[in-house]
Amino acid sequence: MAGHRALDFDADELASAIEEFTRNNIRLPARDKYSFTTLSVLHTLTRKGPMRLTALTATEQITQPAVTQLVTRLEGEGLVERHPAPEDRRAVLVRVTDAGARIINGRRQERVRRFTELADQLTPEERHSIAAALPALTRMAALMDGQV
Amino acid sequence: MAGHRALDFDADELASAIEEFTRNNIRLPARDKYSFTTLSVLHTLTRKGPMRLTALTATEQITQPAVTQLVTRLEGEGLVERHPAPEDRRAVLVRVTDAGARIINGRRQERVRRFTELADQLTPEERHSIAAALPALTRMAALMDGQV
DNA sequence: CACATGTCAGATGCACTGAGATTG
DNA sequence: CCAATCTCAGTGAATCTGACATGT
Repeated sequence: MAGHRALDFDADELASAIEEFTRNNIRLPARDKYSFTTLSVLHTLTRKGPMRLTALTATEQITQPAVTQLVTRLEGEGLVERHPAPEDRRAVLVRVTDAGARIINGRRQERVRRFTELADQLTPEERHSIAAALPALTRMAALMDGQV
Repeated sequence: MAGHRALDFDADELASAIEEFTRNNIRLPARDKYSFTTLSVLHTLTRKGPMRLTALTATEQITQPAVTQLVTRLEGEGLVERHPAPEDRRAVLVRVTDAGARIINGRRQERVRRFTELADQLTPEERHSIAAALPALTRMAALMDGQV
């Protein structure tokens, strides 16, 4: 069924490549002492700013009590802070601290370094083709966000 | 530092796109009853054929006792089989069963379906640019395997 | 005897379910 | 009184560390 339109890419092939990246990317957290969920929460807070526990529950796919427990732990390690929500006294705003942001930025730099190393092993033509596809890939990733 | 060579792609940008794919991909296992590790083991066995527990330990980034326990569980569910290794009587070869392979193939089809849906929302030019970059991306993913 | 392979036993970190407290 | 937000308490599945049995 794949490739039935002339200029289209093979969805199967792209899925496989992404799968391979995912499987290799996922091994990075294992080196640190931080769990996947921990890193995902810090990442989300870094990108989107202070959030309520309820909002985190939605994005992280874990239950509310689990978020409470995780945030408490992260607060103890100085990676996030709890602040009262100005508009609703029931709610709490969770904010990433400088120490927490440093972890995310450090990992980001590590990933970029790895990708740069890989890029050096490609031919100029290969690098050029990836550069040309990057806007489309970025948009595709963004579209994926709403799909789930 | 990024983009200091004229025709190169921005490693930062690619890393971000991949990161987004990863974060969205990772939510799929959560729907099934299978954990990420379970699926990764089945995937590895499907791709590479029968393996020793030691080999699985290396690829899956968990300890040997954990592999023993996981394989025992999967064997109980009929997803893998243990066979004595012909050359070394200390060792065991783990093989994926038809039922186990069906799980992996089903998830693969699901991913392809999702990617096809996303592709339909792109312009023909975007799809073409991705098609042109696919060989390079596939090779890059393969290079990544040996990097860790 | 040293090494490799796999298993067993106890301890721990993480998430879940269900109940409760506080505010809107 | 009902709903939303967060916390608390107890339970369970998954992994880890360390010890052990077996075969090379």
